[in-house]
Amino acid sequence: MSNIRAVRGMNDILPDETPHWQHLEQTVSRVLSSYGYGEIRLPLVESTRLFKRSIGEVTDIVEKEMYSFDDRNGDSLTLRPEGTAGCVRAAIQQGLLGVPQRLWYAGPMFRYERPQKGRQRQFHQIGVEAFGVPTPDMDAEIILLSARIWRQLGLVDSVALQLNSIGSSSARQAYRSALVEYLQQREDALDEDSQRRLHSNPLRILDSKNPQTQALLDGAPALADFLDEESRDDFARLRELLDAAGQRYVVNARLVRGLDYYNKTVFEWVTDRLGAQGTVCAGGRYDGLVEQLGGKPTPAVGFAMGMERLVLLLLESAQAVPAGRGVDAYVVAVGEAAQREALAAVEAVRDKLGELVILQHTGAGSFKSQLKKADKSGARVALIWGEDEVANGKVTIKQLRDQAAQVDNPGQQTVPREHLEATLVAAFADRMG
RNA sequence: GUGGCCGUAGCUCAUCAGGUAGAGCACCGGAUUGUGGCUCCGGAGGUGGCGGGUUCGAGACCCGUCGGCCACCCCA
Repeated sequence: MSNIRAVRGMNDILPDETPHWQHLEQTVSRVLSSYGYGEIRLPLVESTRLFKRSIGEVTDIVEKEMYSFDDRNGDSLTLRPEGTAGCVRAAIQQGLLGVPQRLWYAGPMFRYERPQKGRQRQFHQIGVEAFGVPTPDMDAEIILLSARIWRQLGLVDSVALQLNSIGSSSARQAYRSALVEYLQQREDALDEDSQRRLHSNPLRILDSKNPQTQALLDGAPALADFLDEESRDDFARLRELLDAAGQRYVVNARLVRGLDYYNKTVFEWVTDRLGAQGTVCAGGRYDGLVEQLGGKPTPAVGFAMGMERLVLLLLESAQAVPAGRGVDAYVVAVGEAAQREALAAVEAVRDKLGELVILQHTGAGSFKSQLKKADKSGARVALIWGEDEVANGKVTIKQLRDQAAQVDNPGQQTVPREHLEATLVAAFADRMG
């Protein structure tokens, strides 16, 4: 087709699916405000420099996945590939960091990757960031907060928490050397990708999917043995807090994160129900980032969840989302005079009974075809204006759903127009707040 | 960037040793002059992703290209 299509990896979210999105967004935002987090709305576009500095120059995201372009001033701008950098930038710029600060944001992110299940080029995240608290009770807070979200969504049985500590950056550097040394001696046993990572990002070899590589890692030095004392203590404390709160988790010693700014605690919520992209939510501590971006040293923890993946998981887990209200009434009006009457009358009804969902028939259509549409719409009643009604100043209310009513009587009543509101109030007594 | 599978009506799919396409659903109309759901009848809708090649003839075979899905990589 030569028609214009959506850009690859940038998907439309259709009315069929938006109820799931809304349910997800509403649930998350409700939980977040109950923990005192405030929403912040951030630009989709930031200076390219911001992402290079925060995410790390040699990460895949920065090297090959960013949508970057020069604006008319010649400044290099980038569609945000993740949210933390922009949030930190805003927090610094707007002077939000004098006191502990709890923030969240939602919106699209952009990464130039090959689309697959649970991964597109424009995807949506909800990010949560807590600034100014160095102690692991804050790590515990955001983990427990995320767990609460899964519970409210009915997803507890679909996800599992993985936890690790990657320590301070100096501890990590020491470990990196040890790991590289160990692996270099066995380089020919490594898969091709891992050989490459040996030079670019050796820690990522730890979560390689290659079984041979994983076997090789069994004998490798362990990250845990290289942790600095503070990281070790904080991690122990975090586990204590989670245990006390009854939060289950598994320590995954090979869990590392792709972005450079993380330190100490890292965690992921994973599922086995989404194919290859099993991470549904991930985050960790990033104590150095604020300072690195020009702010006063400020510890921070945060995470982001992938909305597309969570929506998939809701569908996969057959988690019912609250049904929409549906159509209450469908207005059938035949002829110009009737249409004029109906339009005005229904506007008056909306003034009084604003919560009713009323579908007005528009366009042409015989009596019969209009009723057919009324039925298809799922409306409970049809409001009918025909010649007779117009002539007598009346309107017919016809029941379309109530089977019992239709057995004993025609299932419809014709009332004076000024009784329409009262009749509707009675008919929808069960649905009116 | 790499690999596998796929690309026929709005949707889900079929057909075929290669002889210029069909079903179900949806849509429109009729069977009832003002009454839907069920049923019946009829209708509209496809340059078979696009381009090239083989052939008397291709949606079916070959090549290319674009697109989709899944996986690798990477990540939420």
